[in-house]
Formats: sequence, structure tokens, C-alpha cells
Amino acid sequence: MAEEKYAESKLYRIRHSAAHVMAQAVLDFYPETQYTIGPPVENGFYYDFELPAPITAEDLEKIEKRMRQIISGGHLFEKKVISGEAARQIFANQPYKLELIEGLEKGGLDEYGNPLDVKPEISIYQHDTFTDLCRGPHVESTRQINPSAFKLMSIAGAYWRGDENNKMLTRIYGTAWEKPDELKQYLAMLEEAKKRDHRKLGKELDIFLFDDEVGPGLPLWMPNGTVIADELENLAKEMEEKAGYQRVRTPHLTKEDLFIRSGHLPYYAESMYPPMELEGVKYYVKPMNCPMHHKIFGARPRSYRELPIRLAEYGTCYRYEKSGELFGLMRVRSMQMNDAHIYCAEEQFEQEFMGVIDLYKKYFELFGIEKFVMRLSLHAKAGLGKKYVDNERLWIKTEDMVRRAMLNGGVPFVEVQNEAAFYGPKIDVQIWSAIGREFTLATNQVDFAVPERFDLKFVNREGADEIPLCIHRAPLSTHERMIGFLIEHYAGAFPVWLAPEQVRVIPITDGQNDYAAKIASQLREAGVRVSADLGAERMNAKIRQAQLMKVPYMVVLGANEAESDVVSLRMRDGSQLNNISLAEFMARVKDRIDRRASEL
RNA sequence: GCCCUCGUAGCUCAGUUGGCAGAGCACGCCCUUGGUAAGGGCGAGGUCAUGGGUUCAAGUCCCAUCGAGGGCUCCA
Repeated sequence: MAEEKYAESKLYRIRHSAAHVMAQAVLDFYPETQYTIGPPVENGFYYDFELPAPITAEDLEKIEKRMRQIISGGHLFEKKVISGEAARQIFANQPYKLELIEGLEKGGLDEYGNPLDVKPEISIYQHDTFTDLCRGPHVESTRQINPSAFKLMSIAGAYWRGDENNKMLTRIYGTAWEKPDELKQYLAMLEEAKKRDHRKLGKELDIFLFDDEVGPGLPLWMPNGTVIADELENLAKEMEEKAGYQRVRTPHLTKEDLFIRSGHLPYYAESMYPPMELEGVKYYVKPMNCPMHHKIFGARPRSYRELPIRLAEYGTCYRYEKSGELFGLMRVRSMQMNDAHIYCAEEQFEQEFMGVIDLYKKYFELFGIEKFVMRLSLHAKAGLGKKYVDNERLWIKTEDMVRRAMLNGGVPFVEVQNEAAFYGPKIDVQIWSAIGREFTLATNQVDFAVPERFDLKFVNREGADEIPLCIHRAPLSTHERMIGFLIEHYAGAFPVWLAPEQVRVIPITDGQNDYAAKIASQLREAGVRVSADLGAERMNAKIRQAQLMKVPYMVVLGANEAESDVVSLRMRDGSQLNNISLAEFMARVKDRIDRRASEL
């Protein structure tokens, strides 16, 4: 919807036109270049080229400069609708364009190779010396691109048509705006985003660590990060207990047989660490917990009376993500999942599925997460038997069930093809990292492959065997991705209940060290995470340190406080509350913790 | 995995055309006893990611490996 609007906007035309101007500039410098596609995207545009030689960041400046020259020429963008034959002649030495023309002519494929509903006309856009196969739209003249409101941002590799079996092209990203101020604002926003990047804050706040000798994608949790993970785990246990879950524990390793039965080895093998072999038996570290939970469900005959059965575990899983896919805490190779599997009868499905959605909503409200999209991830016919379990009837049936449940529950969602799990459709909750990369945070999945593979069943009211449905869910994602996200969401300033250090006691002179130690130990007794800064620094420096570590409460103690047995409070936001009793302060802290409140 | 870029002290970064490895912060010791975001002095800290190569001489140039970053592909 919003996309349609963008495609009709002036900004879209400016960016699209800037892409053409950039392509012209690149061709001016490197005439042998083969050019492919160059669409507008969020915040800008890109163009993919096959260049005769790699280019560098300095080349971008050169290209930018040339672009400004072209812009100042005031060249008009002229559209012509032409025949396929004419197009082939114009682009005779541009193989990628020829492939695009063929797609347009034959199947009616768009520039990404996806089928189009209607066979499109073939059009070209021309300005100055540059002609591109293009459906538009563009601005009328190059002069409508503000030469001070665009910037070439980066060089990247990109596969032709997004297929890793194809050739790697060189992509140049640019950003373009109507006015120079908007560009300035956008660049400033990027700088701000970098400051809240969880990789930077994670280091500064001593939350986690990657060590070369441990390995890529294998985070070490520092004491501060462990506090956060533990608090999330407490939250999950509390909420899941209320929602009727039972906790289980399962090993990290399993024999090959289990993953053959589960279908992971046929469908998921490339994301699994290779097996270790002992006494002729292969063992795998688990990429998911489900097969073991299925075993627990299947451990004895089940009656409809005990359904739904909800088995929960913060399970540790290992997935071999390709090296280039790793991304701080957001994409790692070892992870602890807020996992659970719900086994239910078909008529219980909607209630159970929506129960999970309710859980999400509660969590998101608690964290104040507002920018997210629920995505119904569907299978793709072409992937059946390869990426997806080969049973189209059940795919369509379960996709309908999920769609209906969401519609009945009045929960907004979007539908996307070819994003399902191999065993069924799912609702993914999509979020964005500080630098704008999209991730699936939480997920709620249907599994219809379970019954076939694990022979799971329960005895129904009529005394007959019936196959349960299984819901896989992880509302709190994995510790890694959740904490990575929360670091950015809070910009490191965690609410009191999550803050690794909740209170720092700061004596004004070392004459108050004893009093400070006493106050700290009383707070600690009361279950508050507190430290006392008894070092030789001046109070100002100590406050600065505490501020930088984003400690929610600083208790500042001078001679006055010690004498009248009170405390003075400085909060992370800079506000103060002086000369209150320790009891009053403690009540405040305990209240924030107990309510998991966001305010200080 | 692929394309491009980058690896200098715990952290952030300087380091000229190849010519004796530097700063600030953090750390240790000393002085300072200061009322809400950095008081001062001294000191310690480096196989310049790792391994090869070119050169009289390599942090600097070349190759490989490992790791990180921006993308692509893939995903919680």
C-alpha cells in the first residue's frame, strides 16, 4: 500500500532518474561496462553493473562529480515505446538487457525474473547520451535532481537476479532527496543509528564478546549480558507458567537417526554443523529442539483429556550460518531459544495459536515495541519436495487455518510467499535493526509434518487414534537476537528490571565510604543489583562513569546524607531526588522491578 | 559461501614517498577530599591479526590464511 504511493511519488522519480544518471557517469568512465538494473529503493537507489575492473570508494567521488555535470546539463528524459526487435538492436552489446527484453517478450517477466500478470510494453528512456530499457517513471529533466541532495553511499556485490548461482555484479548504492537538508538529515540519522548499534553498545556496556579463538558467531556473555538473559528467562518462565506450559530439558546432541526422522537432515542439513562419529554412530548438535520435544510428547499414550500439551525449554541450539551471514548478536551460530511446542487437536488450533499471539502482544507491550510487522509466511509451489515438505494439500489447509485465526483475532498481518518453515506456514514478527536491516524476531509456526514422521497421536473422545497438530513458537526469539534487538531498542538504557546494574552508590569523599558500603549492602540484601564506587576519583568522574554505563539510579552520598541517614538520588535521565530515606528509595526500586516498569 | 573494504595497546584512533611504534581513555601507584557527566603527576602496557614473500630496511609493498565491516544469498 505504502509502496504503491512511494512508486508514484516525486522522490521515487528523482531516485530512479538519479540511478540513470549514475549509470551514464559509470559508462562515461568505463565504456565496456555492462549495465543491468537500477531501481529506486528505500532512501535511495542502486544500479548493478558488470564492470571491467573493481572500483573503489574514491571512484565514487569521481562518479558523483560527473553526475553533477550531467545534471547541470538539463537533459530531458524521453520515453519511447518500441518493439522487441528494435530493443534488441539498441542493446545488441548489452547481454543483460537482452535477457531482460527476452523476459518481457516471452513470459512477461519483470526485471527480477518474476512473472507479471500482464505482458508489458517495452519502453526505453533516453537522456543525454544514455539510453536504458526502462518502464519509468522519471523526472522531466536531469535538472530536477538536486545536485546537493544526493550522495553515492557504498559499493556492494549483488548476484544477477538475486540468485547465488548467477554472476556477482557490482552494485553502487546512492541516496537521493528533494532538498539538501533532507540529505543532511538522513546522513545524521545514520550517524545516530550507528551509536545505538548493538555491536558498539554491547562492547561499551560489557554485555557480550566475540573472541577469535572461540569462533565467529559464538558469543560469550559477559556478566552484564548474563543478567539480561536471566531476567528474560525469568519473564518467560513466569508468563509460560501462567499460560499452562510445562518445562522440559533436552540434550545438545542427538544421534543422526532423530534428525533423519524429523526431516532436518533432508531439508535443513546445510545449516547444521557436520556430525561427529563415535563407535560407528553419528551425532549432531541440535539446530532445533523440536524433535526432542516430540519424543517427550510421544513417550507414552496420550488422551485428548490432557491436550493441549505445551512443552517449553530455553534450548541451546547450533546452526552453521554461512560466514557472511553472521551479524553481531542478531545472527549467530549458537543460540538459546525461547522455545516451546504445543500439541493440540485440530479444533483447539485456533485458540492455541491465538494464545501465542496474545503472548507476543503482552511482551511487545511490556518492551514498548511498536515498529514491527506480523508476516504470514507461506510456502512456494516450486519448493515442494526441496525446501518444503511435499504435501500441497496440507500446506494449503494449514495456511488457511492460520489466515483464518489471524483474521478472526483481528490481528493485522501481511502475506509473503516462499518464507515458510520446511514443515509448515508461520507467523513471523519482523523487526529492524538500528542500521535498518530486517530480522525475524519472534515466530509462531504450524507443523503438519510431525504426525507422519514421529507417529504422534492421542486417543480422542471416540477412542480412536488422532494425530495432533504442533505449534512451534518463540515469542522472545533467541536470547541473542532478542538482546541484540533490545540493546538497540533501548539504546543501552535498559529499564530497571533488565539493567545489569540497577544502582550505583557514589560517595562524595572517601569520608562517606563506610556509609556508602553500608547502603550498598542493604540494597544488595534487598535483592537489588548494586555496586559502590569507592575509588579515588572525584564524584564528578564517578557520576560520568555511571552515566556512560547507563545505570538507572545513582545514589550520591555526602556528609549531609551520612549524618541524617538519608540518600540523594540522581537518575539516569539527570533528574534528582535529594534527601530521601533509604526505605523510600528501596520501595521505588522494588516497585519498578516488580512491575517491570519502563519508568525510572 | 560470494563481491568490495578493513585488522596498530583492553577501548577509540594517529603513524608522511618503506627508515628507531605514538596519543587520548581505561589500568597501577602517588598527590588531591571534591555536591551531580572527565582534578593533577608518574608508571606499566605492542611479535603492528597470523604465516610467507619483495627489500640493505616492512606497521607501510605483494600473496595466502584467520577475523571484522558494507552488501548479495540465506535465516531466530
